[in-house]
Amino acid sequence: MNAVKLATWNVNSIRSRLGRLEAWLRRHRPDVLCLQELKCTDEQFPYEALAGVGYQSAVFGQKAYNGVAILARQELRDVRRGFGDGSPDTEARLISAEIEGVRVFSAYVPNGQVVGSEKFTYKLAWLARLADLLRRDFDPAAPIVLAGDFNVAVSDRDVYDPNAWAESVLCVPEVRGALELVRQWGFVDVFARFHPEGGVYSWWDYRRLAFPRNQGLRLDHVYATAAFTERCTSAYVDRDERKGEKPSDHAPVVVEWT
DNA sequence: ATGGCTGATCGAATCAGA
Repeated sequence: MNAVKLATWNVNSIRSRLGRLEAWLRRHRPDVLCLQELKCTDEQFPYEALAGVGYQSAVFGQKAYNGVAILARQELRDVRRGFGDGSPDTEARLISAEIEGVRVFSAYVPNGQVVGSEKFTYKLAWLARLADLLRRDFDPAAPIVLAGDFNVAVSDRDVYDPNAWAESVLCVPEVRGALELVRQWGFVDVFARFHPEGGVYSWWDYRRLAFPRNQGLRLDHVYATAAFTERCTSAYVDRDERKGEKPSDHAPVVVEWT
């Protein structure tokens, strides 16, 4: 796979966002787009509309909440929905496919709601389960990309007001540590490498005029194994997609490599 | 008073997001 443009975008309902999604694909023409928070079942997914823009779709949906997909201009092979580790996938948050020899994951990590809650425990367990999956089924020497909404701000540089968010489920040491164990399996945070100074965000609250004030967090990440990282030429957030009528609260994160 | 929006499920009010 040469000269690849890959993006990840939490669309916050693909049915509400379809017009924007089609227009974005026409403008940017990524080779691969990882989507999260589809909020639709497999049956409700707009396969035909996206095929009309030139993309095949691998989808793992569910009713009302969650849902992930991978869109690609090339063939999606060996699609795997969920963890495939013998335990049931009660929430549709992980899908992967092989595209031109690269294993690509789209992940939607649970938010966790409140530190110490049942959902918070589920978030930590979900990240541990992801690390287990990587160790069991994959080789860090292979070309692998893990992209998605991780619901973790890795560093204080990824938060507009670190003190205000320090105790939140997005920032507490337990979640940062749980994601760090996934990364340590063999990934590089590609975006962070291009923006070491921080202050670049991918999510802004719908409330409190957070976007015009640039009160955001970087929650959407692209991780790549070492073989890949050396080939990366750019990484950026498409802030324009957060503007205008009915945006998602997340903007697409785009990574390119040669 | 720690809110303020948006979407899904519904057919009003609640859950969830981050």
